Amino acid sequence: MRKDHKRVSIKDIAQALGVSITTVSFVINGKARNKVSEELIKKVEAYIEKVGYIPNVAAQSLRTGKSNTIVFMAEDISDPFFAKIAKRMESFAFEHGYKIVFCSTENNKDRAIAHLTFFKDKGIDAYIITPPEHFEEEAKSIMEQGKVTVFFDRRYNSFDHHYVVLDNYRSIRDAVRFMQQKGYSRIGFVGLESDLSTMKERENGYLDQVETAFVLKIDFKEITSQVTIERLEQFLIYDRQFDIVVFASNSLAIAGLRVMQKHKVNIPDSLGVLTFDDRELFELYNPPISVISQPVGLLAEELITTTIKLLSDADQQHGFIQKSLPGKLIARYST
Amino acid sequence: MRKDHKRVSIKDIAQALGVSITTVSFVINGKARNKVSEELIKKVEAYIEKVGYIPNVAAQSLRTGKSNTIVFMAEDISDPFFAKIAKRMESFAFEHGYKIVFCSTENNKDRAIAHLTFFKDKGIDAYIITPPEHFEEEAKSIMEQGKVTVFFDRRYNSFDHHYVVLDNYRSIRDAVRFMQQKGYSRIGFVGLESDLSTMKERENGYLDQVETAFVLKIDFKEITSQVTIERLEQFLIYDRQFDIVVFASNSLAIAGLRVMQKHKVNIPDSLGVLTFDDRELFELYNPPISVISQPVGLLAEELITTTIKLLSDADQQHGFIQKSLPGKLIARYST
DNA sequence: TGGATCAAGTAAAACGTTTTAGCTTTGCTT
DNA sequence: AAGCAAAGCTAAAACGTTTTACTTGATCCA
Repeated sequence: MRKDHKRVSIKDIAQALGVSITTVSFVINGKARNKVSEELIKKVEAYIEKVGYIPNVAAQSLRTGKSNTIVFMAEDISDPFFAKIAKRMESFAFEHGYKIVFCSTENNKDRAIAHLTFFKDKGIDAYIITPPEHFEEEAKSIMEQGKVTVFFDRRYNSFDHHYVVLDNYRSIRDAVRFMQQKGYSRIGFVGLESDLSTMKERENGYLDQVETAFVLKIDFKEITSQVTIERLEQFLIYDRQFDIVVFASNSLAIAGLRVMQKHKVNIPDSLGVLTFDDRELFELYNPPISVISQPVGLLAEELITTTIKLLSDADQQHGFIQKSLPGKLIARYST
Repeated sequence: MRKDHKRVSIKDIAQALGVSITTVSFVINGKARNKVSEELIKKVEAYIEKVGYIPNVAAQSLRTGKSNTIVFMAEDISDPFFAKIAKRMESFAFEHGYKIVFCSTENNKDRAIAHLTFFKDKGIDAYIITPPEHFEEEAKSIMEQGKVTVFFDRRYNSFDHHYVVLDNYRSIRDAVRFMQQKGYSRIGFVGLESDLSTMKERENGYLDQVETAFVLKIDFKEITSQVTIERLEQFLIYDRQFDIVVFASNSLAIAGLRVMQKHKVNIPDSLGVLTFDDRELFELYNPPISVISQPVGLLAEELITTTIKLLSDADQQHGFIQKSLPGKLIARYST
């Protein structure tokens, strides 16, 4: 393979074919209608195919002001759920000629702001954002900057925006109902003390379906602390008033399983377990844990198609794109 | 926030200060030595600071031919190990002004080639590659194209190249020795039938440390198949001739744990378990599984610093950068 | 007949950088 | 006094696109 394999430019093509640069550009961009004859179009296309012309993205970006770059700000890009989403998004996006840049907020408002100010004026076309807690005001002001912004996993009620989320309310309600039909009458719930829609919707779905509620709420920042362990022990072991417990997130479930393991709780005979988000751990746990699984592939696809549609529609007057996808109950041995 | 907040360009700065574009550019790029007076440098810098000038990367790329983009081709970017590496790499790279584009080979040669041909001539500065199986020839030819290329996790003996890997041989040898000192005399090994250096080194480390070897090798493509389950049952249950088994990868360990779970093997009393790569699952398993953990943060940092150093050294005559980092044994209850 | 419309094509500007090749002026050496 | 190097600065080309505004013929229609 030659090292001095010069890249061929539009200019080269125009020269070789004895036509103008404009003509070639029109053909490439499909704007040749009424500008270039059928015959010439064919000729140019054939030549492009032959030499394997690839446009210079830097020049395109410079001229158009579009970078074909999307930022995906997740809570933690190395978390299995977000990692899977990211992987799918990346390949969908690439098929459409877009690059994705990733970053993680760690659910920390300041980190999120730091990332966003860093990206500002760096030529990003669109943002896909999983907002951290206490981010409502910032979220609103991001939108006012006019960049395409799609929210993921969490949404706000106080203002309109594009989003792709799980239908948390329905998912958990259906799952709880299923458990009731299976014979569980007293159902406990462990949630997160949080202003995120995700958490509120999951809690409400549970509350609306259950006769009497048994709820424990953990502070997000304390999730790995000793206090939490003690509160979980109280709720799940000493004071237990239910036969099955539903965890509102996988990190809560993991904390809960740790406690149950320590106290040698028999799952599911003495206590059933159900949690949000499927992952390897739950499948292989002894016994395997039942979960409400999120449709990862679909979520990723919706995120990308939504974003790209918004980017290509110059007039975004179609209102807001808002998708709420159903979760899927995977019943295993823990229930 | 104004929407018509025009980005300020070098030209604007030059105009405002009554100097030439060249001067401003020199100051920005630190090439002002003997070209611009101290006094003027200060003035320009102050103005830049004041207006918050941010260079247009598209224009820079177009002019310099550098895109500040690195491709990271992993085996599976959503796998916990690679996801963690990717997350760290992304932030290190960003601090140095580089973007990273991710893709996954699924350990499939054709996918890897497809990705690489796609990226060809797309203005990528460097490649960080986890080569799939049977990729030796392609790996060699990538290097001949003159782009900076760093191999990760796997390396080749037949030709010289830059790489960052785990010191698999030493890591497993030390771990096995530790197990021997703990009293385990008969040690089994489950490896992958593979031409990847990673696997060969792990097997050799085991073989060189052990008196008598008990080895089972699984074909990569069959890892989730029924055949594998049966062979594992034979090796781990019916014909077992050892008191502890070492798995050469986490996917093997997971397959093995499945089998042991099915047959209700008591870990560690009737069989000890040790595996490569730490992950949540092993920590939370009942009982927690001992692992040889890879220094994720360090690996990611070395990858990025190596790549960037190679990119900034115009004359890459310093020979090949080759890093082999030690693993760390985390002994838990399974041993 | 003349005016308008339309198809087919092109020249050239613009996007924002970096960098080469110069141009003055000053100071130093011989 | 002539020559030369160095310091300090700039004009302009170049990177590869996209797109506006324009030219030239041909056709159409009243």
